[in-house]
Amino acid sequence: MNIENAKSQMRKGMLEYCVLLLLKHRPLYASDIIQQLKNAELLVVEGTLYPLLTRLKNDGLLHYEWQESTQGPPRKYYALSPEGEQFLDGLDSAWAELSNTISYLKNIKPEKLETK
Amino acid sequence: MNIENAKSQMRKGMLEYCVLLLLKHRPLYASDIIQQLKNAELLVVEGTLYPLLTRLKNDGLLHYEWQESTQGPPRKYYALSPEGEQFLDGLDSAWAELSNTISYLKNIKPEKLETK
DNA sequence: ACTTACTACCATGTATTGCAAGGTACCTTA
DNA sequence: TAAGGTACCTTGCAATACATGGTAGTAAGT
Repeated sequence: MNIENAKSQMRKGMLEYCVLLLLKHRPLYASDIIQQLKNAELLVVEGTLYPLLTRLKNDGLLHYEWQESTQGPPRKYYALSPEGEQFLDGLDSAWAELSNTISYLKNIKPEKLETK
Repeated sequence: MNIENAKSQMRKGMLEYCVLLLLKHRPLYASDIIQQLKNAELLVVEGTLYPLLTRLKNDGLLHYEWQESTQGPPRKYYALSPEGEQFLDGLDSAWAELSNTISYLKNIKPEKLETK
């Protein structure tokens, strides 16, 4: 048990949210996403991201378009589908709830813990 | 793919944090914990909590004492060990980081997404 | 005393997901 | 033609939430 593992576990489900948040504004391809998440201090590797993108696409939350690159091989640009936007709204709520829960638990005072 | 599953995935690793936050103030037994989490609108079932408590105990983050109950069978009251308190500090940092990350991603404006 | 209900404990199996490791194909450049 | 970089993807493993079911002690009703 170490703190790195705990952080990794905290990330579960959050990555999905983070990727959808990024794609809300404009289409991105995998390396873009990794770079943007890195800017947000969330380190993600390819082996994590590609299966995630494929899953989101198979669930109809994303779609993609091949696009030529001026340098290097063509890229898959992913974008939100209407279902994806709806799902993102749901995740926004879920995040808000979770955030409230933690905030509540962090601010519990001992005297509030009376047995019922 | 549904929103309930997503919420469940978001919870991964968070539950550990929530339980440690609760035990920070005073010892609790399983039903107490479930009740307190319910107050915080975080629904947890026995099948989730017991293995979690056992795991935290095996990792030396918690210890427990049997305590007689005025009604019903005796209870295991769990409390934080010194290592547990230290670990909780680490989780506090991890939560703060994650919270900042999401906050950052939520507030990205389209014009900030220039390609590098 | 016996049965029923309740409380508290625990174990097993499944699905999901993050990640390490490795692999393929295309483009550019020397 | 060879080498390096970029972008795509797959496989196998580990961790965890949860459904389900099981054990044991206590209390209460008949």
